[in-house]
Amino acid sequence: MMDMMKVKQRSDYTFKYNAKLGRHGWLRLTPAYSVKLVEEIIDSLSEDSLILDPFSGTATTGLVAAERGILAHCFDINPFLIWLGNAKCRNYASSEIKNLRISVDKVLDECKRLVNEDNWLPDIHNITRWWSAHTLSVLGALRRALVNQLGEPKDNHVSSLAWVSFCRLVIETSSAAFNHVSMSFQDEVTSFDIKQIESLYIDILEAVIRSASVPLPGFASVYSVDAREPASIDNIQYSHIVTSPPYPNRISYIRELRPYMYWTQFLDTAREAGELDWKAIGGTWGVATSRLQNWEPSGIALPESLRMVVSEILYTNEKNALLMANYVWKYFHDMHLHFQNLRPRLKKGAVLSYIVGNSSFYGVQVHTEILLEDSLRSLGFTNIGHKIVRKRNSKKELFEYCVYATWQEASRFEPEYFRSRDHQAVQLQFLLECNANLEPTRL
DNA sequence: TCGTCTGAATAGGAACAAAA
DNA sequence: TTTTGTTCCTATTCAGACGA
Repeated sequence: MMDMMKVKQRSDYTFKYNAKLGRHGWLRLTPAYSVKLVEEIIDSLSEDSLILDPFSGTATTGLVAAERGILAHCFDINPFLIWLGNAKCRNYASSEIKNLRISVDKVLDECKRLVNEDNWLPDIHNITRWWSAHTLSVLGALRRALVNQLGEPKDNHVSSLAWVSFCRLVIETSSAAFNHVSMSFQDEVTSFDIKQIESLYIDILEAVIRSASVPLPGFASVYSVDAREPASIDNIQYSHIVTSPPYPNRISYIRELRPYMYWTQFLDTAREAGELDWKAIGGTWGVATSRLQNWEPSGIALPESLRMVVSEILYTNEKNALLMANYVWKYFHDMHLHFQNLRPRLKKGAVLSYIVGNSSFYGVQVHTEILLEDSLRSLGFTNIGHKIVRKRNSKKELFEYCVYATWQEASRFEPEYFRSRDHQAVQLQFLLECNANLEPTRL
């Protein structure tokens, strides 16, 4: 057993390292995993590998594969991330980049004319906390000019570079402080005038164009697929899965993506944000939390170890114990469903690498790496194990792991498991005991 | 009153800097 | 060189606001 005390934090294994790496640094998404780690995994693969990343996010895996001349397919359910991922992984011809640069000059001319008009602004809650009224009028004009000259953001188009740059501009001119996880606001909102915004936008665009001009020898593409979805009969089979799924913690992807998504109109209302997060594994934003209260699992068989940890959380008797127990239960239920339906997409001998983090609720440790291994084992995977990647920058028991496994063939292995409805009985009993003001007894 | 939604307050380290 | 102080960085938690 590795001495956990000796495992260090590694900033080169976090998103921080990615910021300086060309296309990888275009937009920040805190939970993005390290380019370096993906490079280490992918560099050991042969060129005829076919990689799948079922949880694409900002398409780190796809882009590293494309940079290494390897073919990769990526899945995601978030339309903004699908668009962004495809923009990051596309090759751009120098002629179309030249034309785009000319179009952007026209955009900036038109922006000057539109700045005093009543332009559309996104319906972001408390928008003046994000941007001053003046900054908003310029951003609104720039957005409208971009739509007029280049059209709305769309897949596989050179104008994506102008829109990615606009997203960067939106964040850089905002008073949101992304220097800690929960994204707070500075006390004073800085106001930018049209000249400042113009020159900032050009600086960002030039940097984006520079990195987009570097050709990619490989090919990667992001598709709109739910990682839990069953594969269809004629689906492609992959030799490697390299991915980082959501972690079982209470962080929402939507939180940090909101400003980008509202401005690019991938999102129009707060309700939609909650709906989208409910679809995501581990979603917690808005309505997703409320739905979790009444969530009921499908009847799939789950590892016995999951019942243990869910029960432990439930029996802490904390105010939100039921919610947290359901949260953990649904997370691993969904990941199990993902592994189950992943199998037909795998070539014989396919190797899985999953970068995940553990978590804790009310002091109950949730050993993600062990729970996922149990799922994989019960589904007939072999060569299962994990290694520690780094110490995370929060509670002392939180680490990042690489869980690995191999798919040989369907085995007749019958694991010890529980059917979800058994747990419902446990939950029901717990509720009855709470209502009766009785001390719940441990099973 | 209850269901939703938002974002400030936190904890827990680690890295870095200054002082002894 | 060692100790002490400061700043920074997070894949969490929860109180308060709002509206039906």
